[in-house]
This record gives sequence, structure tokens and C-alpha cells, in this order.
Amino acid sequence: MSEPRKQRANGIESRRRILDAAAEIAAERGYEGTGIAAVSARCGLPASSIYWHFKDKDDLITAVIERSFETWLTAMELPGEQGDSPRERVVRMAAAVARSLVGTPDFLRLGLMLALERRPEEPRGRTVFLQIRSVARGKVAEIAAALLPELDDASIALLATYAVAAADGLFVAHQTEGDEIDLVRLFELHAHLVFDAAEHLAHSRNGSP
Amino acid sequence: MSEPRKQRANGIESRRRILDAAAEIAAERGYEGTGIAAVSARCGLPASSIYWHFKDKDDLITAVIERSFETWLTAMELPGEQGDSPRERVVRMAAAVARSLVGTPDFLRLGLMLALERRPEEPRGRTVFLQIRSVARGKVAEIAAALLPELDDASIALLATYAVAAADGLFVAHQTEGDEIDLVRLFELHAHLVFDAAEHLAHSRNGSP
DNA sequence: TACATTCGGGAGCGACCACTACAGGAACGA
DNA sequence: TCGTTCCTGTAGTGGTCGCTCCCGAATGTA
Repeated sequence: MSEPRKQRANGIESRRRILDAAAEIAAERGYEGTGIAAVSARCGLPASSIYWHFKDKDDLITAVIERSFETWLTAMELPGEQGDSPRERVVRMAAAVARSLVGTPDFLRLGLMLALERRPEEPRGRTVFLQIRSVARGKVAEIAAALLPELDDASIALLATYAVAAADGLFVAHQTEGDEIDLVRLFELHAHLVFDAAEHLAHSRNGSP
Repeated sequence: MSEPRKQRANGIESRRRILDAAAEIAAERGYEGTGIAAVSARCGLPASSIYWHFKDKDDLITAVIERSFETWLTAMELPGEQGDSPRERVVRMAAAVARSLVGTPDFLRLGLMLALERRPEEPRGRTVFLQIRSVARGKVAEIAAALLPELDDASIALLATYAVAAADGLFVAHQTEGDEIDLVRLFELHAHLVFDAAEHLAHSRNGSP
């Protein structure tokens, strides 16, 4: 009663191994391409163990998305708010995000693959990713509003949408084209461009670019 | 002998119907999600007809990619080179590309889905898409070099990479988020930002942003 | 000891997968 | 009237899919 349900050591370890294997395969092949047999072979556990830990394939993929997101979040260390200019702060944040994406790309990789698919019965992992993504866009909008307080809401929303969408595109290019693309440099350039646009929008009063 | 091999009317028509059905399904579900049975059901022709027209599934998907690209190219009408300023010309080109992508998104949709996947034996359609894409980036670089002749090659390459990658991201956002995202407006904003960056790079001599 | 819970292991379920063998109808040229 | 080519329709093939059943060993609790 008083004990907080002592965990079986092998249990959580096995769950981690399953998630590791599934994350690798799913980030390579997408939803349909992730076979239970392949996950089982890579993690060394039989299919029945996978189905003991997870209700079905959809549940497994959803867990992969959620854990990949947490892994990515903890790996990403946003810079402290030293007394730089707002522009330098934004650029350093962009660089930090880029570095974390290079190191732990699984979350965004799998998420974008799921996001692009449109099957009749949508996987739960897709909706989870889209929710996380919209939260992230809200954060970007908050930062933009804090740094450029004279911007109206419509401009903020437009800038935030552009900022995260274009960042996704840069990430996709880095994933497909290979490592000769310097993602950190592209993200820094991206941050500069968005900041320029924000200043431009802030100085001219109407919303058109 | 003299006759150029008279085509059977039903043949090319069936091939078109198969490609139409496969394009719809592939743009929704990706490579693995595109089942021959599903294509057969949607186009009303038996699987054996599909395999008469196409060697295997990989051949079918490749044909879908190639035809979708041609369809998109013909649907995209680039504006004439009236006496506008270079900036206005670039913005109008971006808007035209955005409009064509809204109308015929299948090519880029399926292409990006294939591009994100990394299976051991890579589908031919993926390499075809990546080739087309690199050609497109070369075209963008040409235009940039023509409009801003004082830019060095490294800056041109960086700008072209950023321009097409970010455009892909905007397209993905439009596809996932739905039609409440104004892709044409985002592309116009994108064109302005890239043009600003190009002018900035052209005026300062060193390559750092 | 007695019993319940937690997992790993193997075997196998029906459904679906990409793909094929084969027969035959329709349109040609001879 | 043949034979040939083009294409469709039927009826499968072996293999893989997601998923389940059942057993047993290990680890609890009483």
C-alpha cells in the first residue's frame, strides 16, 4: 500500500529498447514502413513483448513521437538571456535549435513524415505532433511579441507561421541533402531575415509587407 | 513500317487512369501506403492491367512522380518579364509558383514524402525527385545571379538553398495546416525576405550575413 | 507454501501484400 | 480466315502484415 508500486527492472528497460528500435525505424521508413517484426528484430524482443508494453502499433508510434519530443527538448539548451541586442538573442536561439536538431533529428523527422500523410483514419501520433507544433508556433509568437512590442497581432502571427514553416523546410533540406548543408548557418541566416522582416513590419504601420 | 506504331485508344487512356488513381493515393499515403489493390479499386482496372502498363510498384511510383512534375510545370505560368524592378519580378514569380502549388500540389507532396524516407533500397522515384529538385535550385541560383550580378558564388548558393528549402517548408505548412494558410502571401513575404538578404549580401563585401 | 503479477518466448491466426499465370476478347494486318 | 498484338478479367502464388493465445520463468505478497 505505502510502496509506490515497485517497478520491475527488466520492464522499463525493455520498454526503452522497444522505443529506441521503433524510433530508428520510424524515422527512416515512416508509419506504414515501421513493421512490428522489424522493431522486434532490432530490439531483440518478441512481438508479444511489444504488445505487452503497447496496445497496438498506433500506440507505439504515438509513444515514439512523445518520447522523441522530450528527448529533443532536453537536448536543446537555449542560451541564457545575456545583455545582447534582441537580434543577437534571436540568432543565438536559432543556432541552438539548429544544433539540437542536428543532434536529435528523430522527433521532427518522424513528425513531418506523419504530418504529410493524410490517411482516412489519422494516426494519433500525427495529431500529437501537430499539437506540439502549434504550441511551438505560439512560443515563437510570444517571443516575437516580447522583442518587438509595436507589432500588431496579425503581423506576429504571420511572422511566427513563416518562421517555423521555413525552419521545417531548412531541416528537411538538411535531412535529404546530407551533412554538407550547414543547418546552423542556415538557421542563423533565417533568424536574421525574420528579424529584418519584423523590424520592417514594425516601422511601417500597415500589415502588407 | 511507315506507320509510327498506331496506339490503341484504350491503352493510353487506361494508363492515364492508373496514374491518376496512383497519384491521388500516393500523395495521401506515401510509398508504402500506396497499395496496388487500392489503386486498382480506384481506377476500376484489375491489378494485372497495372502490371501490364508498369513493371512493378517502384516503376509506377516513379511514373507518378515524373508525370506529376510535368503537370505541375505546365500548370505553372511564370509571369512575363515586364519592366518591373527586379524585386517586383521576384515577388511575382514567387506568387506564381505558390498559386501553381496550391492548384497542383501532388508533385511536391509526394516528392517530399519520398525525400524524407530513407529505406535501405531507395525507390527510384526518390532519386528522380531529388534530381529535379537540385535542377530547380540551380535555376533559382541562375536567376539570383542574373538579378544581383555583384554577388559571389558562395552567397548565391546559400541564398538559393535557403530560398527553395524554406519554400518547401511553407508548402508543408500549407498542406498540413489547411487552406486557412495563405500560401501566396507567405511566398510573397518569402520573396521579399530573400531579396532583402541578397541586397544586404551584395552591399557588404564579406560572405557572413 | 500458496498465489498473483510481470514479462519473455514461440507458434500461429486471418487479412493483406506485391506480383503472376493464363485464358480470352477486341482490333488489327495478311 | 487466319495469326498477331494489345489489353482485360479471373484466380491465384508465397510472403508479410498487425495482432493474439498460451505457456512458463521470474519476482513479487501473504
